[in-house]
Formats: sequence, structure tokens, C-alpha cells
Amino acid sequence: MQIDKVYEPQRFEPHWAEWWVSSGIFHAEPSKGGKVFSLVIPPPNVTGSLHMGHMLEHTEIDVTTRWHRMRGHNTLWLPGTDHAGIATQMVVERQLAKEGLTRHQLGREEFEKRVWQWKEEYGGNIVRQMIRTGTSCDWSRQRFTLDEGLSRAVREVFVRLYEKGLIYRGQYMINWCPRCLTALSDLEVVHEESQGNLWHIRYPVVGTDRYLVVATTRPETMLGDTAVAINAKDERYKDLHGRTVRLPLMDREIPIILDDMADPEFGTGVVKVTPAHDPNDFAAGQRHNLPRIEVIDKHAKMTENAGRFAGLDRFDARKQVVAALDELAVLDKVEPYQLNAGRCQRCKTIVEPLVSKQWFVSMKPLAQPAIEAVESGRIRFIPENWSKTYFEWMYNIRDWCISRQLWWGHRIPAWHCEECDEIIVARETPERCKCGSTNLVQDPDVLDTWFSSGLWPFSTLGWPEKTIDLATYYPTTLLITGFDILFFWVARMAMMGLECMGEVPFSDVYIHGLVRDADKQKMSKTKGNTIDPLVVTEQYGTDAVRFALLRGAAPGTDIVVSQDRVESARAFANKIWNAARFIFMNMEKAGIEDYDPGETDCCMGEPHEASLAVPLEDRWIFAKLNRAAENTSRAIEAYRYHEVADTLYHFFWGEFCDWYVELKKLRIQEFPDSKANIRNLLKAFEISLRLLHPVMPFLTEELWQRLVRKTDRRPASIALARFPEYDNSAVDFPAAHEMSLLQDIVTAARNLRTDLQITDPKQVLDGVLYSTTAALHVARSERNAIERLANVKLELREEHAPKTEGTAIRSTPEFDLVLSVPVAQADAQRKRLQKDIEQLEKVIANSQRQLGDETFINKAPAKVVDGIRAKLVEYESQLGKNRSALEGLVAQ
RNA sequence: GGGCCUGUAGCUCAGUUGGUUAGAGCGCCUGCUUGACACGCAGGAGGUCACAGAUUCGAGUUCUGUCAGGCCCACCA
Repeated sequence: MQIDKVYEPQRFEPHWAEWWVSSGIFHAEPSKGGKVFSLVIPPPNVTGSLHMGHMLEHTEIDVTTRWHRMRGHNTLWLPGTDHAGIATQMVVERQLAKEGLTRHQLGREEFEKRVWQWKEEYGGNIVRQMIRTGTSCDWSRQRFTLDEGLSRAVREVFVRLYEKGLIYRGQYMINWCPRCLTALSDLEVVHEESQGNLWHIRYPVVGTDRYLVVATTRPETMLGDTAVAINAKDERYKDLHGRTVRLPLMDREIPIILDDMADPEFGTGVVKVTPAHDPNDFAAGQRHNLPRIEVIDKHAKMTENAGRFAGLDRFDARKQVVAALDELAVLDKVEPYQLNAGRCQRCKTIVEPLVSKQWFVSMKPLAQPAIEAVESGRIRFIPENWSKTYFEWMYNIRDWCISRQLWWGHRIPAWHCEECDEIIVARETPERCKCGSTNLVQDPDVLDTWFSSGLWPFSTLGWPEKTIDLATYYPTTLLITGFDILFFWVARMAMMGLECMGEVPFSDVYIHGLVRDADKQKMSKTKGNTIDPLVVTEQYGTDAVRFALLRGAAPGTDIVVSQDRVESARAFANKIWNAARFIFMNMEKAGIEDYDPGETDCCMGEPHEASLAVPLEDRWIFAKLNRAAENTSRAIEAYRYHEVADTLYHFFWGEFCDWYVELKKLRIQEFPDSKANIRNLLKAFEISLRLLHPVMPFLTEELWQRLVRKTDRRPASIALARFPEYDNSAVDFPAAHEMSLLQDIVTAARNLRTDLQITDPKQVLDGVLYSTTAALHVARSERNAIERLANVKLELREEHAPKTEGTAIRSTPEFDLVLSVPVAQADAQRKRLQKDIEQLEKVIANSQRQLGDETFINKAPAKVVDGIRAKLVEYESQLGKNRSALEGLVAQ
């Protein structure tokens, strides 16, 4: 049995990554029965490549999924990708542009072909990256939001909602991106503050010599004004009601209306009304039946209605309108103003509110059940406070504009009759209209990409067919995702799931944090501070990257990744690797080929049952394994991934390597022929590998495959082996106690050596251990181990240390350790004692103060009071010992 | 304008229901090429838990306020 001297994950990770897929070990089988754990991946965009956010998300999902699988649950992690409407269309358009082509030149059909081509060629990129990073998905069930089955689900939902009256079509004001040339939903508009102006313009009141001053941030829209509004309660303008104003530049007479939209407190209290270009004004226009004059078109250019400004870009028009107003001397004043412009999420172009005929989903009826699902706890957010954000959005929900003027996406299943204007919404292409005409044209628009994403948890499982998958794996158990798509995706899945399936799509929603760089900056391509997970994976290994991410992944906090964190995680992986090397080396020496776990592969209690015949370190490590298994499981269940990482790190490094392996070395020297000794070591290591597997899948698979004998009983992969479970019978308190005494004695001796400035670790010191407690028995039975670990030669005495005895003393409640040294290092020792004494005096004073407090004694639970009493006795005894030692030193 | 989160060691963060000398990783200091590992071993220094009050026998932990950051939502021209 040989393994490479250096931990080089690059040498084995790709192999296991491929094998995990080709062997099909992650394939879910509905007929397996038993407890189900199912989860759908938040489908990454096909255009995407894996970034740290994905890596974190996938790692958290993978840890949880592997853990469930190892516990024997019927486990499904369903993977797939999203067609990502605008994003993908943009990518392909850019590619076309390089060839000097536009999509319009190509035509719709050709263009769609090109996008599919692109998808076949490059769309698999992110999937390959996921496979390389070891995500344990069931790749046989991989889905794409635009594939046949999902498209059918989309049509089905659309038709059903339409028939229920929850989808409607109409002329409303929507967000329009003049670059993408499509409508956008409110969520796809991001608001950014920028510095602008507030222009005050005088509108002369017809038939008087007065004028009204309106304030606007967008003077170019005044060309489309069809009224000015004042508040009925505003005394200043009361008498003007019923009159009209003359619109400058356009020379149009428009009415003065009364409306609450005008706030007497704000500006001049007069608002210009442009029903065609502002959402507020649109509503006011409807209230007052005002005409809508469109002065800006879909390209954000001024229309013919803009008179002499026609053809200008909206921003040029703004400048020219202002100049013209200035010339007319109707510009009252200009003041700087902070404005909040909406921009297209994808291309950052300032969106233009336009009136347009679009398809909408009526959201209020869908929101209600989704609200109740969270209120009743059928859906649970972790961390919990995300439910507040969810509620806030749900309560104020507005209808969803779902039609997009794009070519890449789910074509809206509606056909327009060219003869009679009838609209036919149908699952399959209709042949003829009610009127008998066969002249039917399908609606050219496609659906918002999030429409199909909203169906993901059931569409991927075969809905609307009644499949076994659907029956088995819906509702899914858990969703792990980022807060940035809480509304886009999570909320809509909740609504669609409840509407179409009558049941929540998932019961737990774990919202992970944001990945940040070493300077706590959000990672973004534009900032150039991204760390490519594939690059660090190649450099340090997937396991190290996973571990580094998990260590910082406390719920509700952001996750910082940096080179040194990954390095530290790699050091841990390396530690495991080297422990394996030690173990393999000893197997070889003992002539043991491999490890045969025997009948049971998850038994933790066996070595303990053999009781005192079993070496202390074995009894202890199985007890510790037991505890680590318990803590790991509990942390995974609670999505406390940082605790998972921490538990494993401290168990394996601090307990397994630092103490267990060190003691085993001595034991092997002592009993070179004992195979039982090695077997316990192997057993403990094998269990540790299983414990580590969900977090560090590659490394553990590599070692486990080499270590564990291939038998009929043995699963093909460690991923299918049992996760170590907490075993009550393996709780070994005596072993834990004895071991901690051993550790205390060794540590005391090491501390003393440092105090005494014994720099040569090989120098053996003589010493005496005084104890009247269990420490003496441990020292007796484990004398060799203690002496070797601390490099001392001990005499054991069952008595308290005499006051006069030596100066190099370390005292604990259990024992006093005195080392004799040729040359006394009085200074260092004195400093140490003084520091200890100070510290003890402080805690003693504190304990005494508490115990002297009548109310404390009466009110605090007896357990706490007794605890402090007991501690006080210990402190005082230690203080006494330290003081006499210090006196001894001074006397010297 | 509304809502949410954060402030603990030089840095990045843990700290479950208030209870017994506040922890980790990285960095720093000292000493060690110890037959698994220098990606290592053994020791060590470093904190009035942002500030001010309140509740309590007892507060890093609960409440209020202040200050400082960050995020989300919103049609005030």
C-alpha cells in the first residue's frame, strides 16, 4: 500500500468526478422507498460559468445531500440549467455582431437555431464545471427550462391561469428597455441614485396673466403633458380650477385638474401630468380620462408628436427642450436634485416607462396561499428573518408583466385571429378560429424567463404527467439559494407550486450569504476581484475550496474567501492525507493488506465493549468520534455549516492527529506484534473518513477506496457507505476523564519545560508527580505514554507536594507536577507564577463577591452556586500552591 | 420614506435558550529538519465584547437610545 508522499488532489479528483457520474451512484430510485430527501438545484444560467457563489451554494447543498444519502435516505438532487432569456439572447447577439450580423437580418427562426447551436456548444460548460467540483447530482435527470417537457408544463400553466382569469392582456404602463427592446418586470429594474436637476417651468394660465410653476426631473416629457394637477386643498390655486394652461413649446391648451397626487408641501404644489410617460401620471390620466400623447418611442427617440424635437434621442431632447424653454424665458429655476433612475438589470440602460400591450399575471390571488404557507410554517425560512422580507413583498405584490419582446424563450401560447381579432389561448396550436378562419398567428412574444423557473420544482419531475418521480419527490425537502432571487424565484415557486400542485414546493428554505473577497468586497467581474473557483480548485483541490467556504458559512453572514483561507483548508486536507500515509505505512509493517469492516460498517461501540483490555486511546477516540458524529449531524440539520467544518477540523486535527495518532505510535512501539492495535487504528480512521466525506468527498473517496477491502458487503463508494451515527452505548465517560488527565499532565510538563527554557526537546527531565486523585492511576497505567510525550522521567507519589519541594512546579486540582532541573530558571518561572497568581486572585475575588451576595445565593439556581463554590475551593488551593512555590523561589 | 442586518483579539469571524477564567483560523513572538505531515510539532503574547442607559442576583447574549457601516424594498413630481 503506497500513496504519494505529497497531497496532490489534481491527481485523483478528476478521476472520481468522472466516475461518480459514469457509475451512476447518485441515481435516485423512487422505488427505494424510505425517508425521502429531495432538492432541486437553483438552475444556473446556461450562459454562466461557475463562480464562488455557485461553489458555495453547491457545496452547502452537496454536504447536506451526501449526508442524507449516507444515512440511507431516498435522496435526489435534481440538476439543470435555465435558458435565461435576455442574458442568452444578448450573448448570441454579440457573437452575431462579430460576424457583422443582427438577429433581424437572420430572421427569427434562423436566430433561434443559432441560439440552440450556441447552447449545444457552450451551454454544457457550467455543467462540466459542476461535475468537476463533485456535486452529487442525479445527472440522469438533468433538465433545461426550455426542453420539451418543461415547455409543455409552461403551456399548461399559462392556459390554466388564463382560463382562471389570472392571466390577462392589456394596455398598461410597463418598464421598457430601449436597448433590449423589450418590456421588463418591476423586479428586472434596478434603481440607482444619480445627480440630476429639478427644472421649474412656468405654464401660463389661459385668460389670466398668472402662471403655474411645475417642477420636473424630465423636462422632455412636458411635450406630452395633457394636464397639470393641483391639490383641492391647496388654497393658493383654488380659484384656478376649471381653467386651462397653455403648454409652452407645444402651444397646446391643457386642463388644470384637482388630484391628490399633487402634494401642497412639495415644490410648488403643481404637478405636470404626462399620462404616456410616467406611471403616476398614467394612473392620473385614467382617473381623469386624459388623452395620452406618446412623445417617446420604443427606441427612446422623440416621436412625431414631439413637434420640432421629433427624432431626437431622449437625452438630447432634454437638453434642447431646456434650451428652448430658457429662450422662452419660462424656466423659473433649476436646482440640483438627487434622482433615482430605473435601469435595465441586464444592460443598465435607463428604462423608459411606456404604455404598451402586454401579458400580465394577476398576483394577489396567488400570493395569498403563499403567505399562508409561510405563516403556518409549511414553508420555513432559515435564517428566519427572511420571512419578513418575503411577507413585505407579498403584501405589496403587484401584477407581473410576463411578456417579453425577445426571440429566445417560451413562446406565449396565444394565437390571434387575423379575421376577427379573437385571441385563442391553447395548449396545442389551434387549427381554426371560432369564426372559422384558419388565418391564425401566434403571439410573437415570449415569456419572462422566471415564469418557467417558477415551475421548476414540479416541471422537472414530469408535471403535468402524474409521474412516479413527482409522487415520490414532490414536495421537495429543501431549497438552498441566495437572497438575491428571493422574489424572482423563491416567492414565485411558492405561488406556482401551491397553485398548480396544491402543495408547497419545499418545506425549508435556507438562504445563504454572499461571497466576498479578503477586503469584504462583493465579488464582481467589473471590480475584477473574483476568484475563479475552477482555478483555485486546480491549485488547491476541490476539497480545500469547499472546506474554506464552509468554514465561513455561518447562517445570516457573508462569506469571505481569500487565498490564505483556502491554503489553511488545504493544510487540513494535507493533514488527513498524511495521517493516511502514517496508517498505510503501519499496515504495511504489520502485514495488513486492507481493512475489512466486518459485518457492520457503522458500529461505534465495539472497541469500548472490550473494555479495559482496549487501550485508553482507542476507548477515547471512539468516544470522541461518537461525539463528533453527533455534532456534525446536528450542525448539518441546522444548516450550521461553519460548525460542521469546525467540528471536523478539531476532531481530526486536534484529537485524532494530535493525541490519538501520537499515542498510537507509542503503543505500536510498545507492542509491535499487536494487530488488534492496528485494527483499532484502521477502524477509527475508516469511521473518520465517512464522517469527513460529505465535506471532503474527493480525498475521502480516494483514501477509502484504497483502505477498505472490496467485498460483497462493501458499497461501491464511500458516498454510499453509512454516515457514522451517534451511538449511546459508545459514550465512555471514564475514558474521556482519564484521557483528559493524561493530557493535563503532559501539557503541564510541556508548559514547565517552556518556563524552564529547556530548548532541547530531546533533553529528558526528572520529575515527581504528586497526586491523591485519579490522576495518579492514569499516570501509573499510562506512565510510558506520558513520559514519552512530555520527555520526562517521572516518580509517582500518592501525597500532596511538600511546600519545600522544588521551584519548578505546576499545580492543578488533580495533581502537582515538579520537575527538577540542573540550573534553575528562576526568572521565567517567577513571571509565570506571578501571572497565574494575579489571575487566580481576580477570579477568587469575583467568586467571593458572588458568594457573599445574599440575593445571588437565594435567586441563582443551586447548580450555579455550587459550581462556583467548588471552583472557589480549586482556585484557592491552586493559589496556595503557587504562592508557596513563589516563596520557595524568592528564598532561593 | 419603510424594512432588515452588522459592530467581539492586528485581520476575518464563532459564541445555541442570559450563569462558572470569552473561542477559532490567519497573522505575530519563542523553540524544534521528532521516521505521517515545515501544508508540520511544542509553547506564547494579544480582548474594559462600538458607546450610553435599562431589566436582572448575574448581560458579549434581553430591551431602549446614540454613533458607525452594509443591504433590500418604495410611483413623491
